[in-house]
Amino acid sequence: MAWWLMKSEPEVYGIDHLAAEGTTLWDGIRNYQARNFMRAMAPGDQAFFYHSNASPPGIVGLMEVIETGLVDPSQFDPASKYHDPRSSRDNPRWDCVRLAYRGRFSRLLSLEELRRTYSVDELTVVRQGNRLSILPVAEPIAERLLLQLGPVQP
DNA sequence: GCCAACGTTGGC
DNA sequence: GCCAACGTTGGC
Repeated sequence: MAWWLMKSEPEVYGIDHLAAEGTTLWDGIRNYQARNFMRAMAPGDQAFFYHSNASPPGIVGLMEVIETGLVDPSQFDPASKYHDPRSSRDNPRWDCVRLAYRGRFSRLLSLEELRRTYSVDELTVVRQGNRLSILPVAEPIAERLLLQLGPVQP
């Protein structure tokens, strides 16, 4: 089982949305490196939900990967901001995964605190200017994060 | 609003 | 293939 960190803006899609929906399609990823990380996911993997462009930004909850290798439907939708005219049904460029809500942590673990606790090598989200919205988290780091955060509340 | 990081595009 | 211009993300 692998661990990940996935960013979303709470104004656009935050932990409250996921808590209400139960599961969600993590679509709209238009960065090849992030896409490739999704391709490396397997059902059962766990992902930290990170609120980006928030005040303060940081980890707020936990998710589980429940389905992988799905074609991202938004690439075919001309009305979507994620529409990609270079994609066709025969040759889709982007895919996505389905995630399930695991719960919120009792506190927010802010980027500022992450920076005080982890080096850039341990957790790349702390690197200045990091724009990748999906990042792998090494197992020992995931365990330390869980110790800092405590149990999730459903 | 500014800026750093960095991916993408297009001219050559 | 190189590189400048441009666009996007996201922290502050």
